[in-house]
Amino acid sequence: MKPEEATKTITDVARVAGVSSATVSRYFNGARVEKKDAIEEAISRLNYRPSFAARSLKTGRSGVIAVIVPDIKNDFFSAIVQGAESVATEDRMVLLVNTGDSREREEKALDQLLGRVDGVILAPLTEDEDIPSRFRELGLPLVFVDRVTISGAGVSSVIADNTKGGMLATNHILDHGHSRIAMIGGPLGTTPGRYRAEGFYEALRARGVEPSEDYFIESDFSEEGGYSSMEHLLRLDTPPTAVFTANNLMTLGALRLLRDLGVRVPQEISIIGFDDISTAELLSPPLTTVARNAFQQGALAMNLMTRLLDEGSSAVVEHSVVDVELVERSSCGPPRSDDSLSPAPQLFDSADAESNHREKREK
Amino acid sequence: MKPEEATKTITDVARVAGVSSATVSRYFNGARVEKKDAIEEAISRLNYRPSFAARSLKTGRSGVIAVIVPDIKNDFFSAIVQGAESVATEDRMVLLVNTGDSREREEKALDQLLGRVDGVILAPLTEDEDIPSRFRELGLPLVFVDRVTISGAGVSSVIADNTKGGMLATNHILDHGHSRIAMIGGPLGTTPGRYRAEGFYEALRARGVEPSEDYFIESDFSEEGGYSSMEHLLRLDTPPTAVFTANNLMTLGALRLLRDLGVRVPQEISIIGFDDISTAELLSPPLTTVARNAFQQGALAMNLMTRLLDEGSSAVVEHSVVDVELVERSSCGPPRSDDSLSPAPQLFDSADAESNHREKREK
DNA sequence: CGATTTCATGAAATCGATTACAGACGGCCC
DNA sequence: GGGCCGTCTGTAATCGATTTCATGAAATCG
Repeated sequence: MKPEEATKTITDVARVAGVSSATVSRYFNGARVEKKDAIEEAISRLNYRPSFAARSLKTGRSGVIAVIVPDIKNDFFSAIVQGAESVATEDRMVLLVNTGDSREREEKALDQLLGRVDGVILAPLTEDEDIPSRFRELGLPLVFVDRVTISGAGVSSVIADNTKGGMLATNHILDHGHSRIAMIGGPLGTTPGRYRAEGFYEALRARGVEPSEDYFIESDFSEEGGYSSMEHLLRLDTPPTAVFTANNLMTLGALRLLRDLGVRVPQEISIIGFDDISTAELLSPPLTTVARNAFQQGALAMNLMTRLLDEGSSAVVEHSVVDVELVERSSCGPPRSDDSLSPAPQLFDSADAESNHREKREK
Repeated sequence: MKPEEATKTITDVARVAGVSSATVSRYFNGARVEKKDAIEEAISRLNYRPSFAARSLKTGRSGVIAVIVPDIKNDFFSAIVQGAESVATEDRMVLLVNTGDSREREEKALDQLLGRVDGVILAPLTEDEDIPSRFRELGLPLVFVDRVTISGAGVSSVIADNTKGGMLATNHILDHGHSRIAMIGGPLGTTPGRYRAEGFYEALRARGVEPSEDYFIESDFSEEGGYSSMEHLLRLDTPPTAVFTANNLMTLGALRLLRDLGVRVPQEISIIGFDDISTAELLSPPLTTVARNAFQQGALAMNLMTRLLDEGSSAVVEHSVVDVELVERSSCGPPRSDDSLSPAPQLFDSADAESNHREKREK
């Protein structure tokens, strides 16, 4: 009752079909074969599955492309992944690795992956030259998403039009009549951090608004960062009347602080974010953001990878840029008309607000 | 200038270190070795990396565990993944596959994975016996998350306490004084769909509330399903005053409809969801839900897998259940006091609401 | 001190596929 | 009919690691 105990090999198939193993192999690789029917019959009768390991040992290819992202819970990255999957060719599978924003785990993943995948699409945590050079040494195709290395050259990448996005956001606020505009930015050492800030300053200058040093905070793209940065801004002697938060997580953090403090948006402060959030329209208030097509960004990355793989990895180095657009909902309004622009002191001093606030942080 | 052109093999290392390849292999597998230093030196000098394919061909193990989920954008599934990753042992890596809610892609993924991974943690789309039996044939460890097969036996699984969750939600609404309570449920053919509905009915009966047939809709766990089901409920002659939506996506869909129609929550209708949403507290209104610890659920699944792998796959068949709890925010209130319980006709008849509505659907 | 056990080692077989090579066969052309 | 070409085939080498087995050296024991 246990005739198919052991796993079947290509040789078993060959024997049953009355051909040599070479012929079966050729059948699998699409060559025309005389006893096609007999082979197919044997395969299904034995329930044979080719050994991935053996094939990959011999050919040197694995048919797997890794997509490495820092945080799969972030809508942006999951959209990237879906985009990449959507255009992956039939014969290649997508392996998704989540590094949980940890440099160490990114390192480990890279280490384990090198040698078992044919290419890597990476949304890197840092932008040092280390990673690209390792890939070059191994001749392994690499495509960066969302970030490029300092030198920029050498590695293909797909990024968003960050500068334009920063300008779009800033102009939108300016259009509402604000002049005291702050930005909670990402690390300036990163591509999106740098260029979004650049767009911000550029838009300000173009309208003749003098940027204040107090009104730019270099944060870290995290929800906690957005929370504390917003708190910092509100504590200023002259707090801003509008804030541009440079990614979705920081936007959420900022909104959370405002909610904890009971500051109404957009009546008391206007908020515009970068990168959409799936629940943006259901938030209170529905959030105005600069959105990009992250799905498309992932798809472009995979297309680039496919070409790298099919045309030889020495092929192209190419940088794609996906467009950004303003999606206007209702978190931006005119600046407060009354001139009590600093927050009511009780916002910070009342035991109620404080405890509410603390409670949130400790969660 | 190209001394390390070709990839190095274990034999190269052996030669440089002055030992045999067998010894180097033993070194890698933790055996005590005389010339340890020389080997390590050779490895780093040659920049050697073991061939994954060769090793896996010989040992029959790959050191990879696949986690297959239907929709990585769903907070619930990404939490599962993170939980699983958090307890994965050092020497095993987690491969994440997203099937995009497509039965076909699930099939394909399974097909490609069988033979190249050591075990699969699966959040299945359907609950037929087909999948478990295929795994059994191959002797490949399988752990189900969130769903169990009809027969239930035979496959280890980690599910939530769905019945309790359904009761918790229903009781919470009852406590607010509602009696016209509806449920937008998931497919009754699935574990979570079935048991959450069971909890709903049980709680109703326990309080002596007669369940109305009109007040249960079997939907599909999707946002669109939640949207149209809520619409259906509002069109009833006597619409419910409170609705329990059986998963996060349907909750979002329902909220979206209410927002499109301008129905205020909880003043005009109370909503309670199942499964948390990362932005739940920022929604308008902050959403009351029955939450479970999805992270822990993923962790339990991986622990089960680890044991299956380490103690022989013929080991245990075990079913874990994670607890659920009510997290109360503010989407539930008392039923409308005025007795105009059917929706104001203009909600449906005014061109404004209609067009608003249509616009959303077509997006 | 001789006998026995322990231990690290190298040679060689092995995992299951792919593929270079050469042979067999049939068809086609002149 | 002979030569040539194209197609399909089987044999055997090969990919890079692991692992069995035998061996010699060292350690242990009575």
